[in-house]
Parts: sequence; C-alpha cells; structure tokens
Amino acid sequence: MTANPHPTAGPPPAHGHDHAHCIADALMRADALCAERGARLTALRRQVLELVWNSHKPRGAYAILEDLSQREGKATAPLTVYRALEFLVEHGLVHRIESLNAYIGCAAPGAVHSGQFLVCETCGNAVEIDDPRIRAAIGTIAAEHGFQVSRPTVEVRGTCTDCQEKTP
Amino acid sequence: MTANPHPTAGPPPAHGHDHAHCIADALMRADALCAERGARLTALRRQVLELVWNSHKPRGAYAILEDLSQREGKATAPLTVYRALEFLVEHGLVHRIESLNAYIGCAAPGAVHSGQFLVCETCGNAVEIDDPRIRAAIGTIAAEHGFQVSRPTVEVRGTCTDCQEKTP
DNA sequence: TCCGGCGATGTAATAAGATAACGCCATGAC
DNA sequence: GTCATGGCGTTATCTTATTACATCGCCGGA
Repeated sequence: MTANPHPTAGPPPAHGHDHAHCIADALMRADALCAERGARLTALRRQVLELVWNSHKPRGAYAILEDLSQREGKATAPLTVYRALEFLVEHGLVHRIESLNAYIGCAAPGAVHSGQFLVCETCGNAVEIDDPRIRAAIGTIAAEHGFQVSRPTVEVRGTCTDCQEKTP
Repeated sequence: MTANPHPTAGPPPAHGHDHAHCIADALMRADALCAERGARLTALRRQVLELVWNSHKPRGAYAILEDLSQREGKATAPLTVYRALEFLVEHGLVHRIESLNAYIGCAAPGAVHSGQFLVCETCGNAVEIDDPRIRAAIGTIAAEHGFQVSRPTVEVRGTCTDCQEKTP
C-alpha cells in the first residue's frame, strides 16, 4: 500500500472502467442524498466514503483507517473510522459485507437495498445485485414462518467471470 | 452463565420442545455421519458439538470456550475450540452465522446445505431454512453474471413469531 | 452577545474474535 | 518397534470492534 500514496489518483483497478468516475458519482449522490435528508456529510465522513469507494473490493475498517491516517498525515483512532462507517451504513451509502468484516460502497443509495452481493474469492471484488426474485423468495419464506424481516443479507461467495477465465 | 453449571441438564430453552432430544439427535446423526465418512468425531469435537447444540441460538466461539473450560474444570485455549469448530463446519455439522460471528448446529447434516437462516434479533434464535426458491434464484442470477457459486450465504435478520407476539 | 445543548470528533483503554508457530502425544500402518 | 499422521496443548499475536470519557464547534434562544 505504501507504493501508492494517493490511491484515488492511480490507474483504474483493472476493472475495465474509469473508476475515478465511480468515485465522483458516488460522492455526488452522497452529497445529494444527505442534503435531501438533512444529514451531515462532514469532511471526515466524505473522506471515509471516498476511501471505501477506492475500489470495488470490500475494505476492512482498519485498511480504511490506514489510508485515512496517511492522508491526514497523523494517526487516527479506529473509532473515528467506525463512527464514520456507522453513519454511512445507516444512510445506505455503504454496505457491510458480513462474511468479510468489510465495507463497500453502495451502488444505488436511496433506492431499496436488500444487500445482495456476489463476492469473488479470487480477486476480492464484490458486485452488488438486487434481484427481485431473491427478495421475493426471502419475503415469501419469511411470511410462511411468520417471520418479520428487518434486514436480509445475501452474500454469495464464488468466482467471478474474469477470474474463471484466468484460471480455467 | 455461572448460574447454570450444567447447561445441557437444564430445562428446554423456552422453545416449546424437548431440547434434550434435539441434542441427542444431533449427536447421533453426527456419529453416524462421521462413521460413514471415516472422520474422527473425537471426544473433544463431540463435546463442542454438544455445546453448540445447547440452544437454537448461534453461540460465539468464546462462549463455547467458556462452557468447555467449565466442563473440563480447566482453562482451555481458544484454538482448541476453533479447531473443533473448523472440523464440524467442514463436515457440515455446524454452520457459521457470518453476521453474528457465531456458530449453530446444522439441522440436516449430510443433506444439501445452502446455509439459509432466519435470525431473530430479539430472542437470538436462528432457524435454518433451505428454500429451493432462494437457492434457485441465487443460482439463476449467478449464472446471469457468469458467476460460479461456491458458498451462498443467506442470513435474514428480523423478528420471529414468538417475539412479535410478546411485543406487539 | 452570551449561553446551553447537541452532535461530531479526539483519546485511551480494552473487549471480542481469530490465527500463527511450535511441539508433544496417541493411534494405526508397516 | 518404528515411523508417519493427525489431534491436541501452549504461547503469543493479530484483527476487528466497542466502551468510557473529554473536547470542540455549530446553532438556536434568552
């Protein structure tokens, strides 16, 4: 990580797209969403959001912490990051990937997010999906059990297309 | 926890069933399955399995560790428990609930387990389901993304019937 | 203007969860 | 018997997350 002190200025993370655009978009949407809700997207929170969006890989809180410390030029406490992440998760700007203890930017904040992910075990990328069939199936079976859903979590581990091609 | 030094000898955990039966069943199935596979269900592993089955609530590794230490009458190292859990998970006798960092006995070891759970946030109970619709939906969308599934995880947080009735 | 309150952040300590490295011992194959 | 293997013990350490308490700064009302 020390090789690239300014991660956001680096080349796109081999994902075949202009990632700077992803980040800029995410920040814009976050600004809009928070303005709309009267939520305070402070400099710190915005910075953490940007660091989360640094790639399409879920990032651990302590990895973000390191980046943040580096940017600020001074050591930052874990709590600082956890609090920012808490805010971002609450507002649906970031999702937590439970099976990795890691965080990833939400592709569609504001919209319904049932939190479904395809997580590649090889490259580490995670793609957010929001499949109505899965959502429906969960709703149905929950109803059958008289279970009231508050937060459905779907994390599918496996291998993405790119990685399958690389190692056939 | 210190109030009940012999958890397995206690009353059923308010779940409306003879839980001792659940435990005995689970152990029997485990014995059979391991015998069939030539896997060694040692005394330690069996003990840990029993402790996992102590309730229908997912239990943390350190909670199990405490129970184990108490039973053995001497301090046990975390690794001991983790190794046993690893074995049990590998053989599908126990599932890990990612969103809780906790472990729970598998209701149907040997059968296909796609690892789907309804987790009650109030009472802590987790019910394993294995809904073909959810499984199918995950399979479909994964295929659509060219994603090769290795381990699907579905953990639905919410409130179970009993707890809904208690706090309407 | 000053003050009170509240939300955001800083600091320190520690809890909770998990693993790495090393070695001993029991079991079973030969 | 001896050797290899797998299970287990011991110690240290790492990662992840939270608790408790202090401080800062902004904003509204007196």
